[in-house]
Amino acid sequence: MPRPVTIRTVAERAGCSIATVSRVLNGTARASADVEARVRAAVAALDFRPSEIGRSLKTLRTRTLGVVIPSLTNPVFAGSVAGMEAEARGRGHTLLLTASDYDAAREQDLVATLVAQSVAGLVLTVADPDANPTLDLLDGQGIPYVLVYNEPQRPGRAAVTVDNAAASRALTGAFLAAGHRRILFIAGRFSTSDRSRLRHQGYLAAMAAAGLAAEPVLELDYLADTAAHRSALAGLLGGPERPTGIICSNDLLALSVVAAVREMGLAVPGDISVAGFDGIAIGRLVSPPLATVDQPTRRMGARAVERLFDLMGGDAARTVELLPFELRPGGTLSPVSPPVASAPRASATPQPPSPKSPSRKSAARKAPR
Amino acid sequence: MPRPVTIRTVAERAGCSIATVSRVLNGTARASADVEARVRAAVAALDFRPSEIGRSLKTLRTRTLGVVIPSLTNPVFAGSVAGMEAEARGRGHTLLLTASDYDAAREQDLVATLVAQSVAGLVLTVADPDANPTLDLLDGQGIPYVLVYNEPQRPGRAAVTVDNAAASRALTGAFLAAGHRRILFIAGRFSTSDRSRLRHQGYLAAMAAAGLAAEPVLELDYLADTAAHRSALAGLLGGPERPTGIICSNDLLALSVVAAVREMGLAVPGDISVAGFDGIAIGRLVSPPLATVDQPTRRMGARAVERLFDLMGGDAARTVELLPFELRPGGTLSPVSPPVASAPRASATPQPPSPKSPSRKSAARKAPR
DNA sequence: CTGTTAGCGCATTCAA
DNA sequence: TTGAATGCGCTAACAG
Repeated sequence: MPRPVTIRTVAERAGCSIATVSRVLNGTARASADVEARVRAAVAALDFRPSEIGRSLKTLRTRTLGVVIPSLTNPVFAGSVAGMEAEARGRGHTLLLTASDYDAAREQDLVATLVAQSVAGLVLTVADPDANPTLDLLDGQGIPYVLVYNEPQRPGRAAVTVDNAAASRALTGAFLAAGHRRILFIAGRFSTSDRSRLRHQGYLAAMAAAGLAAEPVLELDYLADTAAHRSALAGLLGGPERPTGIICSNDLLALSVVAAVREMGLAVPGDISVAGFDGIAIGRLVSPPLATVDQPTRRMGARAVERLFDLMGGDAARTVELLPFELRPGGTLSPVSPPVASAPRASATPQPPSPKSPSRKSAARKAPR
Repeated sequence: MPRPVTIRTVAERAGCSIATVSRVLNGTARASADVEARVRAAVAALDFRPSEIGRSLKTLRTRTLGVVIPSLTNPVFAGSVAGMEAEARGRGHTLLLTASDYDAAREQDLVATLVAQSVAGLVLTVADPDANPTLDLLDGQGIPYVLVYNEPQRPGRAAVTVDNAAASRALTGAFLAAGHRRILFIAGRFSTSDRSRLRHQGYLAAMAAAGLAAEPVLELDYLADTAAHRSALAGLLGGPERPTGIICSNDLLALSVVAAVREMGLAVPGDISVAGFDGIAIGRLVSPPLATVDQPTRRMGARAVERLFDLMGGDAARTVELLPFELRPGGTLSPVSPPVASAPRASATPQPPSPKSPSRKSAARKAPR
C-alpha cells in the first residue's frame, strides 16, 4: 500500500509545523508569503487533500447531509435527490443517501445510522410527518432537518412541498369542467404517504363543493404491476355506471392504470379519462401525453437543501414552504363523451369546478403556518 | 444543545472502562455476563450509537461507499443506485452519492472529494473507462472500485455490465429478422458514453454480417427535449428512402424519438419501428410497449457492491463481469410493411440475422479478460 | 476478564 | 508569524 499522505507529510516537506499547514489551508490566519508558497507547493506536489475524518472529529460535524427517501425507483424522488445533490455540491457538501422502502421501522433505523455518521443535517421524505418518533428524536437532539413532499399539519417542522389539497381540487375541477361526474380516485397507500391522503381530501372537497357524490377510494400499491392493477379495477369498470374519469395520486400509478384500462378493452380517453400527479418527465412522451399536476421536483430538492443550510445557520423558521404547482393538460383527460341515449340527461345543472380551487397556474406561496 | 453522549458517558453509567464498552459493542472479546448486562442497559438507556467518525479515525476507513454516476434523472442509473443502496445497507454501509452530469472534469473532482471522505471503496459510471486519469489515480492509491455500465477494454479494471456489442447485434438481428433493411442508429454522445459506442459497433457488425449498408449514425443528446430530436430527425425521415427502423442507444432516447416521429405524422410501428436499450420500467407501460434490450439494472448495482466488498477483502480479480441481457419484444418493433408497388422487390435474398448474434436469451457469462 | 493508554488526522489554544 | 501541545471518540495493544 502506498503513502498515506497526511498533514504531517506536508509540513515536513514544507519545512514548517502542521499548525501552519492547517492555517494556510483553512485561511484561518495569514502566514508569511514565503511559508505559504512552500506549503502550497508541497500540497500540490503531494496532491494532498485533508482528511474529512480528522477535520470532523474536531467539530463533530461532517460536510455531509443525510437523505432518507422512500425509493429511488420513483422518478419523483430521484429528481428531488438530483436537486439536493447539485445544491449540496455547490456548497461543498456531499449526500449520504438511504432508502426506506416505505418502511417506518427502517426509516427510524436509517436516521439513527445517519446521525451516527454525524451528518450536518437531514433531508427526508417520511411516511407520516406528524406522528413520527424519528422526527421527535431529531427535534430532541436539535439536529436540523427539512422534509420534502411531506406536508406536516403540526407546526414546528420545516418542509418543502406543494399544496397537495389545492392541487387536487384544481385537478378534480378540471375533470368537472370537462363534464365528468363519476370520478374515481385511486390512491397510493395512505399509511405510507400523506401526499396520497391530502390529495384524496382535495378530491373529496372538490366533489362535495360540486354537490357530487365521491366514489369510494381505491387504495393501490403503485409498486405492484399492471396485472395487479387490472384485477383491482375489474369490478369497478364493468357496469354501465362505471366512472368516466380516474384521478390517480401519482403518475406512475396513472401510467399503470392507463395500461390496465386499455388491456381491459377500454379506450383512454375515449371511454375513461385518466390523470395523475407529480409531472414526471415520461408523462410527456407517452401518447397521448398524461394529464397531471406538475410540481418542481428537482427544485424542491434543491430548495430543501437551501433551507437546511439556513437551519444549520441557526436563524431560520421551521415552516412549511409551498412551491407552485401547475396543472398540465394532457390527452388522457378529455371532455366526457355525450351521454348515451338510454341515460337521461342529468337534471341538475352542470356544476362549475370547485369555487375554492385556485387558478390553473397557482402562484408561489409561502405559508408560515 | 443537549447531551453529547459518548462512549465515556456509557462507561460511567455502566461503572466500567470505555474499553469494556467498546469490546461489548463490537464483540471483540467477551465480558462477564454481569458487566455486559450493565453496559447494554446503559447503552439502551442513553440511546447511545457510537460515532462513526471516532471509529473511522482508527481504521482510516469509513463504512461508506462513494458513488459517482452521470445523472439520477435517468432511471437506469437511479435503478442501479437503488441496488447499490440495498446491498450496502445489508452490509452495514452507506452510500455517498454524487452526480457528474457527464462532465469529465467534475468526475475527477468528485472522486477526489470522496477519497477525502475516506470511503471504503467506490462504484462509478464514467465517461471513458479506458483513458481516464481519475481511475489511474485510484489504481495508484490502491483504492478499490468497481465500474458499472462501463465496459473497459483494457485489463485490470473491475466492472459489472452487459455485453453491449452482443446485445446490439441481437437487437439489430431482430430488426433484420423482421425484414428491415434500412435501419438508422441514433446514439447518445459517444464522448460521454462507451455504452453508446459499443452498441453502435454491435449494430455496425450486424449490418455488415448481413451484407447491408449501415446508415450514418446520428448522435443526439438524450437530455434534450423531443422538439430538438424532431428537428434533428426531420431531414432523415423525409425522403422515400427513409429508414424503416430506428435503434436508439437508450430507452429515454427511444421514447423521445417515438414521440418525435409521431409528431412528424409518421406511425410507430406502422411507418417506422423503434427500439431502445436498457429496459426501463416505463417502457412496458407505454403503448405499444417499447421494444428494448432488458438488462438487470438494479442487480447490476447490487452486484457491483458485492464485488466491491470482495475487492476490499483483497482476494478478488479486477475483471469485467457480464450480466445477462434479454431482448424484450415490444409493439414498437414490427415486421416491415410489404414494399409499396412502385418499389421493385429487392433482388437479393433476405439476409438472416447476424450469425454471430446470440440466442434471444443470452446466458450469464463471466469474462475474466 | 478488565482497565490504562496510545494514537488515528486535524483544528486550535497557548506560548514564544 | 510560527510552533508545541491538546483533545475530539474511538479501537487496539498492552498490562494487570
